[in-house]
Amino acid sequence: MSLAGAAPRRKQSPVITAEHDTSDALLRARPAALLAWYDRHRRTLPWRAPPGATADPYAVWLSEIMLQQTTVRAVGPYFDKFMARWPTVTALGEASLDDVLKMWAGLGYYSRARNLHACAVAVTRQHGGRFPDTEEGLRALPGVGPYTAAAIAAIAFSRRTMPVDGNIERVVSRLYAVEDELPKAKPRIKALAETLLGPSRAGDSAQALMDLGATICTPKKPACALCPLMQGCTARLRGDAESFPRKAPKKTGTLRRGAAFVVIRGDQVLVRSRPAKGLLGGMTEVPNSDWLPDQDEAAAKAQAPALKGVSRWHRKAGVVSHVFTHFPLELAVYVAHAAAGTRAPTGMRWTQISTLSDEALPNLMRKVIAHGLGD
DNA sequence: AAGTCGTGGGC
DNA sequence: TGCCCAAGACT
Repeated sequence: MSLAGAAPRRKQSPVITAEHDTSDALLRARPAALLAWYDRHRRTLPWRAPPGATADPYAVWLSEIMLQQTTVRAVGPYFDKFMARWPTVTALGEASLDDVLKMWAGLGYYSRARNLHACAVAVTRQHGGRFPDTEEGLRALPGVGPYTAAAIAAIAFSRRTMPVDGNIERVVSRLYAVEDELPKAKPRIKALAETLLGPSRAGDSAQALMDLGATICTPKKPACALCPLMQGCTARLRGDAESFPRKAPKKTGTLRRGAAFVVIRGDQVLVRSRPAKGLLGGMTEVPNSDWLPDQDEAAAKAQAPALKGVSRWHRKAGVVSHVFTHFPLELAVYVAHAAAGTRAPTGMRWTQISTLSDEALPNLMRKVIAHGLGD
């Protein structure tokens, strides 16, 4: 690792030291330095083509959608499952939305799955099974925003554009000590990030910055000594790299409470589907009450489904706690047993407990059912 | 334009 | 433990 700290201090401008060299020469050298680092330290990931090879646009798109606000670790098995079952965008475009939701269950942000399916349908039916190869064309697809469009254009189609994700925001905001808070600083960070593009290999430049952000320029305790861009990194020189990017403190949502009802009929449990849009849109759930701040247990329990031929409700000890992005939730769980032949109320259905793993069950509902079935 | 939208892991 | 964070998009 060449740290390049041996360059002599400049005598003409005492403020600018070799370690804080922001000369034109250094700035021009950054894209190549970044790519050189990438060639040695790039992560091997399932959706990445081997060095020098062209990436499959479908794999790039699928991975980019899954990786939105989601860790590489969490995405790995889902990406493999999707690629095995639907190897092409056309195959995915011919699948049912329900099958896609089932496969996505557990990964979170379910609007992504709905948009994923809509996008595959659009590419299949309106684009002849081929992804648009321009940023503008990609941006028009469902679920493809400014970041994802730029990422696919650069990585899969070698377009000279720089996607800006959370990693790149962090790296660039430190490099230039951008004081403006996010999201106000986004346009400036985008412009600064583009200065790291060289004449070619835009996709590798972007992935290099992402890998850098994920492994070196981390949110906490960045390993600046190992960074190929350490020279002239303003935040590092100031010694407060960790304080970037600046962002307004986020408020935590208020706790909401409710009740969930696990009705067991032999080896089956009563479920229904949530409305297509909104929280957990289109996913499967057991009947449950409203989720409201300061809702007392009696009010929640009063929302139990009306069923004939069902035992009394038994409240399981404790609660199921879950944390959504914008509020925490506590659900009391009630269990009842239904006689064989008991009809499911309108809009509900019985499903085999043994095949729940195949349902489009969000993890919250997996926790609820496990709590209800447990001792 | 600020709020909505999951989940798991790290410290 | 509680809080922050992760390859953002949509409204």
